[in-house]
Formats: sequence, C-alpha cells, structure tokens
Amino acid sequence: MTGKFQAPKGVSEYFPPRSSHFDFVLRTLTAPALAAGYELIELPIFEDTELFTRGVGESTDVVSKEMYTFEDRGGRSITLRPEGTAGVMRAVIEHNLDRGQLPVKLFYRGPFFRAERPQAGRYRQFYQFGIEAIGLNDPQLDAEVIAIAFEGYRRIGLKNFSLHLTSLGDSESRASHRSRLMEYIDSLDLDEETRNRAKKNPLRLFDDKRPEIQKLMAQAPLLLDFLNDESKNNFGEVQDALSSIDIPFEINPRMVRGLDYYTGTTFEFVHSGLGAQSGIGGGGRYDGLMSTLGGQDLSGIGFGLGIDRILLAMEAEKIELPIANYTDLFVIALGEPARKRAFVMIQELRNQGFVVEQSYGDRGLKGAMKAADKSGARFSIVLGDAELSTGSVELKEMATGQALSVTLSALAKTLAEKSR
RNA sequence: GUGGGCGUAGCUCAGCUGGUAGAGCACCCGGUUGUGGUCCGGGAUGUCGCGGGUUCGAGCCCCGUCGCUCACCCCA
Repeated sequence: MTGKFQAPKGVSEYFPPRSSHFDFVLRTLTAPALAAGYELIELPIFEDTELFTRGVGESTDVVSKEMYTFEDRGGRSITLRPEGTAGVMRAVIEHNLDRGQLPVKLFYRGPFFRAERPQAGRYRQFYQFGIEAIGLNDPQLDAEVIAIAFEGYRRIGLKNFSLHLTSLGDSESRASHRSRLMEYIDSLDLDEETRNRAKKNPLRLFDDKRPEIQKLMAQAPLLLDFLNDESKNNFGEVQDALSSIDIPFEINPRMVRGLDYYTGTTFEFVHSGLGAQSGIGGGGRYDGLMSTLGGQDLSGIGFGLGIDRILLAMEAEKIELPIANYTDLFVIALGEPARKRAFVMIQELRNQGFVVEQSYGDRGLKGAMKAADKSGARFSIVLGDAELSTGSVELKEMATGQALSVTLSALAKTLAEKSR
C-alpha cells in the first residue's frame, strides 16, 4: 500500500454505488426548497478570513481552532468556508440582493471544511445543503424553514429522527438571562477549563456531556424562562404553526448551537441511529449577522443539513433507493462489421433518450451476457453477421428470457412501446 | 490536543502455545463454436502497513513509526 496516494485525512468522498445515494439526497432535499420559492446560490469555497471571524464569532470553536486558513499569493488571509450562512450574507450584501422584495430566499449546497479530529459522521471536508430566508421576521417563516427540512428528511425516507426546538429570544431576554446564569455558574465548583468555556458562552455548559456537569447544571436558570412577552409570543406562534402542519417537535431548553450568531428560534434535527455525532441538521434565526457584516439591519433564518450524516442515517435505517440506475437496452456486437454498425445505432438510440449500454472488446458471448445481466438492462440484443444480413434482431427481455424478433429499423419504436 | 481499538487478497474477515498464508464474496475461463441469472469444474491475486529487534525460524513476541477507526472537546 505504500507508494499509493491516499485521500487527505478525514475527508468524505463518494463513489459508486454510494455516490448515487449522495446525489439522491441532494436532489430530494432540493425539491421542497424549490417548492417554497427558494433559488440556488452558488458561492466560492474560500472567503476572506475575516468574514468568518466576524460573522461566526471569534469565541466559537469553529473559528478559534477549526478553520483551514492560509495566505494567498497576494498576502491576503483566506479561509476554506466552515459553514454557509456567512458567505450567503456576504453575497447578499455585496450584490444588493436585499434591495428588492423581502424575504430573499436562497438555497446552497456543497463542501465545507473544518480542521477537526475525524470520527464517525464528522469529517474535515463535509457536505451541507442549506437555505436562508433573509429580511423578514415572521414566525410563519421560521416554521416554513423547519418544514422544508422536515419534508426533505421525510421524502428521503428517514423515520428515526426528532426535532429539538427552543428560542434564544431577543437581545433583551438574553441579557437578563445571561447575568443570572453567570451568577449561577460562578457559584459552582468548576475546573479552570470549564470555567473558561463558560466565560466564552455560558450556554455551552448545558451541552456538556460529563454527568457531574449535567448534575450541576440541572438547577441552572433556563433562557426559555427569561423570554420577554414579545419573544414568548413569537416562539408560541412558531410552535402553533408547526403543530398546524403536523410537524412533531420537542422543546429542548438546554439545546445549544455552536455558532454565535443565532437568536430567537433555533432548532436541531437529531437521528437516533448514528454515533456520537447525531445531529443531521440544524439552524435558527440570526438578527444581528447582516449588520455585523456591514449590511442592512435585517433578520434572517436558515438551516444547514449534513449530507454525510443523512447518508449514514439512511444506512442505519436500511433505506433503499426507489430506482437505482435504469438501463433500457444492452447491445452485444459480435465481429468487426457488427461493432461498427452497433456503434452508430447506439449513439442514435441514446440521442433519442434511451439509456443504452454495450459490451466492449471481445470477451465472448457468455461474458457479454453476464455484463448485460449486471447492468440491470431491461432488454438486450445480440448483433452479429447473421443479424446484419437479415436486418433483424432478437429483442430479449432479461427478466423473463423471452425474445421478440424485431427489425433494426423498428427497434427504437418497439423499445418506446415496451417502456410505456 | 487527549484516550481506546485495529492494519492479512479487490471487499469482509480467519489464521491455535512462533513452523514459511487461508475462507466467503467479487473477478476471469470453461462445462454450453451465438444468449445471462442457478449449478458444476478450473484460475489469477498478497513486499501479512512500514522499519528495526529477539529467534534456527515471526502474520503471531518486543520496540519504533505511519495509517485507519471510535470516543472526548466541539459540531453537520
């Protein structure tokens, strides 16, 4: 094995047959977004480093220790994007996409990068599908965004997942809670590292997996209890909207999101069949992000769904794809004259929209038939000297073994009739 | 960054207290000079991750190293 190149550590990559699942997931997630009027935005993989330090937040782990940052030839600091929202905001501001009717509704997909130690469901290059709805603060929009993710998972066939929901409230609510929470945390007997973590973002302690910390935090004041009337009403309306379209959720006041820009409604989809990394998607509202990045003071809401983890979840639930890759016809040509004739015929059939495969080289009829079988083709034909001289072939239905004599000129027409 | 597990055929793995490497699947050929799936017969493939040590002898023991993997922190 030495001397062979290997993919860099911790990257996810997809090749057949799994790559068709990857493609299926992406297509399936896109459909509900399109149905709700979201449009594609395709953005660069790398951005100005400062976009993330300012947008995502310097205190987050993502920015402080997980970014792929390098200097380009002009001496600029460049970072491979660790998440999608900041880049979308940059593009919206830069190209004045928020000048027209609001909200601006966009979706994106592609690779993201974080320099972490890889483990099950966590990669250094991973894939996300995300949407953003910018410029409108309406509980119904929050519910719409969540519904799009939910419907995507549903269409993929996932069942063993749940939606965790909470609200971080507005800045007034957060401020009043934060001082009480800090007071509480100060009274605890904590090691220095944990205390430092709490200083950066006290909410983090709610998420700590160590049982002793869980115990200490059991009595901690919850942000949900500190929401002012406006935030409370807003969150109530989000819940009502979700209930009205039968989307089940559980309120989880201890849920913590990793990025600093979240405000108001936040949510996370968790799958039960994965390892330690069980989140298959999450998102929330962000009030201050746009203005932080130099744009208008607009609110937005969005999500990011982890394609890699969705694939793992599919495998955990043993979900089969509806259709793999369908082949109409497999052509076996014997002898040089037949091969030349077949080559032309195959191109014509493909250009007419049929999925046509063929056997290559001369591997013998038996081997060629085996290849036909494995291709999953519905029909096969053998084209040799005899067929060339009579101008007709046996169109064989692979599943039944039954064959039908068809003239070469009528082949396309017959295939079309059969595949109806 | 910290800790556990594992590196043997294309894949999944077996390999006894150290004795010179195997199975299943996949692949190729044949049984059937031009018709697949089932069945039967045959075949190819390994620097046993890499380097060193112990030994008459190492896939197995020891040391180092690289890689993979799972978990912590954190997250998709």
